Amino acid sequence: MTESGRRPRADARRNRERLLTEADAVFRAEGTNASLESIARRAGVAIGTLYAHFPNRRALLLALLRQRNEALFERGADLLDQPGAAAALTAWVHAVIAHAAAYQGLAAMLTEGVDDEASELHQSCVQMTDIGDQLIARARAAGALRREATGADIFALMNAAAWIAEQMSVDQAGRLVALAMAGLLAPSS
Amino acid sequence: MTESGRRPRADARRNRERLLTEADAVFRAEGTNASLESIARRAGVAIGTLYAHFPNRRALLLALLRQRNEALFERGADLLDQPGAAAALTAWVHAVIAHAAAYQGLAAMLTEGVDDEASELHQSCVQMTDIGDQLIARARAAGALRREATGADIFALMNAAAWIAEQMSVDQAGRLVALAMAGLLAPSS
DNA sequence: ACACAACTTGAGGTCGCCTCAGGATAGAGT
DNA sequence: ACTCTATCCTGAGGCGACCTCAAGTTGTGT
Repeated sequence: MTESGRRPRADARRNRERLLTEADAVFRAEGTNASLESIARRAGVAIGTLYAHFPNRRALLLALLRQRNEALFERGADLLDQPGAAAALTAWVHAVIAHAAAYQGLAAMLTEGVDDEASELHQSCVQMTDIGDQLIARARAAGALRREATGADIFALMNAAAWIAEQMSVDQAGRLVALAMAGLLAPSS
Repeated sequence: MTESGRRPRADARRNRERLLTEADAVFRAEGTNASLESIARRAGVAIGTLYAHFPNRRALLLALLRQRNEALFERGADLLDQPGAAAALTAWVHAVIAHAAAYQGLAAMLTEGVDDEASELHQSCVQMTDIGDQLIARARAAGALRREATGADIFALMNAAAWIAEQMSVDQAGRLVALAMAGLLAPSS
């Protein structure tokens, strides 16, 4: 681990990569509660090595999410520049849902550690809420909103939809989102 | 155990009661993933006895829910007889959410075994969907619906809201429901 | 080639799940 | 009151997962 200062040793970097690769595969296949020991085994590494790189399951998950999150936030920034305030808002919701449906149990895992203000995860959520707020403000300015709503509402909707997608079906999640967005967006425009 | 035929032995009935009482307390305090061994311990009973009465965690949970479910279905029947189709639908959604928010993790546990067509749990879900269907049909007949929706949609909304209530807050869940119901119900009436 | 920091290893402690052979006893029958 | 047996309870023990850490191995700068 070491961290700041020198470059990590080559074997350490390789192991880290390998662990992330296998973790992604296993989490996709079995959900976020999959056995960490099986991940280590598949990566051809002892369990202690996994823990040396990632102190806990959340840390492993977080490392997997970091890149994806960056891509997501870029998407959010793009949407803020696009015309069509209502469409942009809808697109944002769908983008986040797709993001959160990667692994079975991700939604639960994510919302668990959000209270910890210091965590990187918390930052991500704040950022998502912010983007939601901005998109809403823009939609409101365009007269496209039927009722009051906040970024937190949008964030909740996205979480709920991701959860439904996991538990029931993606189709059912889509219907839920359609229902909620119908409640939010004005009929015209 | 045993089942049909004779009456269970008095000590068996006492243990069963005690187990249910403690299970309720522990599940409320720690969520549905609490240790079954701790429940047995608190009930003053060996772990084997717990498993003799309830073959698995789900069975224990189900026994806890049975009474509550009956009350819920009665409520649904009542609502079908009441005037105010739209209000009845909304009341139903809120009743189910309160029901599903009893223990942390209940929503997840419930939606896990729904596919098993033979399970009592599946029956409950079918029943809930049915009630939703009927309430919707009535609301549609009253011209109170803005868009198409099914009992399954209502069921999904309730699940999602229960989930949000667990993960975020009851208040946030309420806002989600309001959003979705606004999309479903017509402005007037 | 050497030395040392960086990294890896895997046995082992802890805990929860679940089973099942054997022991205990409630309560019916006499 | 006393059997006797179906019913019920017990808890050790196997399993798998989590996580730690003392000891061993290896990459890398000099």
